[in-house]
Amino acid sequence: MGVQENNLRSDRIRSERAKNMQEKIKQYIEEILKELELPQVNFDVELPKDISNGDFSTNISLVLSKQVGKNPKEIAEQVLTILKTKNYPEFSNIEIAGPGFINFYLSKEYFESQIAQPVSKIETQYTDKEIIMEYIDPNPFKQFHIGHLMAGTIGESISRLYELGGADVTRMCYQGDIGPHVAKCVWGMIQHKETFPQDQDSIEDKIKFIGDSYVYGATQYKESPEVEIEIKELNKKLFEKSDAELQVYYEKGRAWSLEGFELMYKKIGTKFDTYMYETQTAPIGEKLVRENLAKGIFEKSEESDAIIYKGENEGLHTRVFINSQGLPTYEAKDLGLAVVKSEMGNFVRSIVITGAEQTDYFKVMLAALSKIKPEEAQKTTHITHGLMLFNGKKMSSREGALLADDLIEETKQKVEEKIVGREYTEEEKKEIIEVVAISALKYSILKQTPGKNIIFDFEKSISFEGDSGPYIQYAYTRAMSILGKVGEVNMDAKNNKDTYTIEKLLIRFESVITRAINELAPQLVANYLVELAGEFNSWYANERIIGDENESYKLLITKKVAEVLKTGLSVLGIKVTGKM
RNA sequence: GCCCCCUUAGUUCAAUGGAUAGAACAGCGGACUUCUAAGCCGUUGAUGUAGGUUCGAUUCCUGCAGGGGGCACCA
Repeated sequence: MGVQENNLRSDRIRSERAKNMQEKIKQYIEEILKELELPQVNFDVELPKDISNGDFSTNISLVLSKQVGKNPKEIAEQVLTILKTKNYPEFSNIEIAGPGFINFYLSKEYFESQIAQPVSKIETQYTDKEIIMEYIDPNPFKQFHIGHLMAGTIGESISRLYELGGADVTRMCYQGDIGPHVAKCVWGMIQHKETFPQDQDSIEDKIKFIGDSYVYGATQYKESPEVEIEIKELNKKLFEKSDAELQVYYEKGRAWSLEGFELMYKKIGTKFDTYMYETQTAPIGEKLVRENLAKGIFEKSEESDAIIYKGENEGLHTRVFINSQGLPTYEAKDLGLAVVKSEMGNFVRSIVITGAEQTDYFKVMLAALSKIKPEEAQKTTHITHGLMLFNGKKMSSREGALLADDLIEETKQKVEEKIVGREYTEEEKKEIIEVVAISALKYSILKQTPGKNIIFDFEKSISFEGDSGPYIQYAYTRAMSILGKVGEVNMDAKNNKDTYTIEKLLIRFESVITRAINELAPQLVANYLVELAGEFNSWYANERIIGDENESYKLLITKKVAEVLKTGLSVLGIKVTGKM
């Protein structure tokens, strides 16, 4: 019998979830407009930024005021009078505030029922839909730098957002294992023959060798015209696989690079479902471009034998798709990739994350794609991570950009210094350092709007206090510590005090997630979590939980806080730890 | 030269066209014999500039200034 009652109750509650509450309020208002014979207009029911302005708020009277020619407060009074006569049970209060907003305050019973609900998957427009995410895209033969770390962090987070929203996400890593950058590195490897690593050497040594070879090759390519010619020839040979000795260097370098990348993915907590290489997409893309040359989508360059796409007609610029040597460029390969993706599944959205410097390039590629495969272009969204600036300037891997590994190690060291003297076992210590360091790094990337540059300064960017990943982890740890001191939490506990502010924040989790998915905006989750953690820390400092007369309800809140923080952090790709 | 992005407190970042522009760090001042001080409380301090649209602009539009990125065979 109890079970049945619970089912009934949870059904009723589910239909009253926050997003539906917004629609419900909208309906109520629309009905009242009819009763008052006021015109139907577009108005919003929103979650006020400032929680003291109610749980929901509508701007109906402000929107209506000019049309009707009345003071907004007067209209609000009219609407409010009728609202009050209806005696809706879900609100404890409805009032007019500010310039004429009507603010709705939910009842204590509503909060009680919501707080007792477990955090679970969230119904969204992407539930049961397939989505493909492409991110990081590191090039074998080049080093894994901070830009890759940013792409990985954002890509993993958006993937997890979609997954929480019920989607089936395919994570793809697309790697440039052919092209001039490879030739530069292989050329460098040959110059450094004498220090060539042996098979039994460590992967770290091998990666370092590759990195050094690339930097050397790229520098020489830029500085010496003779080297430039050599490397271009080498590139063609690699593409045609016409030189057996070169292939040996190539295969070793490629394998070492990829092995190194796998270690890195593990460190930063991402894992790909599928890998694609430029050697695979190149022939497909090349064919596509040549086929569409006849149709007039592409054209022959007037200056060389290259095949180009003229973007000027669409306000873009010209890009070379097949170079004068007859080899497909990145542009053609990306077209090939789009075709490959479309054949991999029934994706409703395809998202690609790259550095912001590729914004204009991507527009041209998508313009070409929209003429060849309009439906694929339509589904594709390009999002960028900003550039990581050092001293206000972009740094390329040629000039030796900061490597992701160095940054991670430096951050770990910082954490270790911070916990000196605390009593942890070696195992705990290791886990805490790892989890806290990655959290600090990821949070500093995710709290910002993606696409904006990050001015990188270790002291300023990576924080362990205040608006930081560890701050949120710490709040979780405290909550868990309390829960660990008591037995079962009574899920039917009732609140014998006024509704707490933290409850108002807690019930917003779903709408934050929904909005973050729709706007591809993990920073909304980050901002929400730090606010929730802050509210919890404050509540914790000012209220006794265990031993309080309202203990059982406070424990229920604490449990919910822990769940929301854990789920929210997992969306950011941040782990929690029991102790810190 | 052309195109795109950015400009919010001393600093690093927030703010679905909405209410008193919100945090953090730094600064200044506190509390604490109590569930983890990576914590809590108080306080100083900001929308580059000139216009426009709007009941309402940090948000949209235009000009200007400053910064960043891109612009043919790199990715």
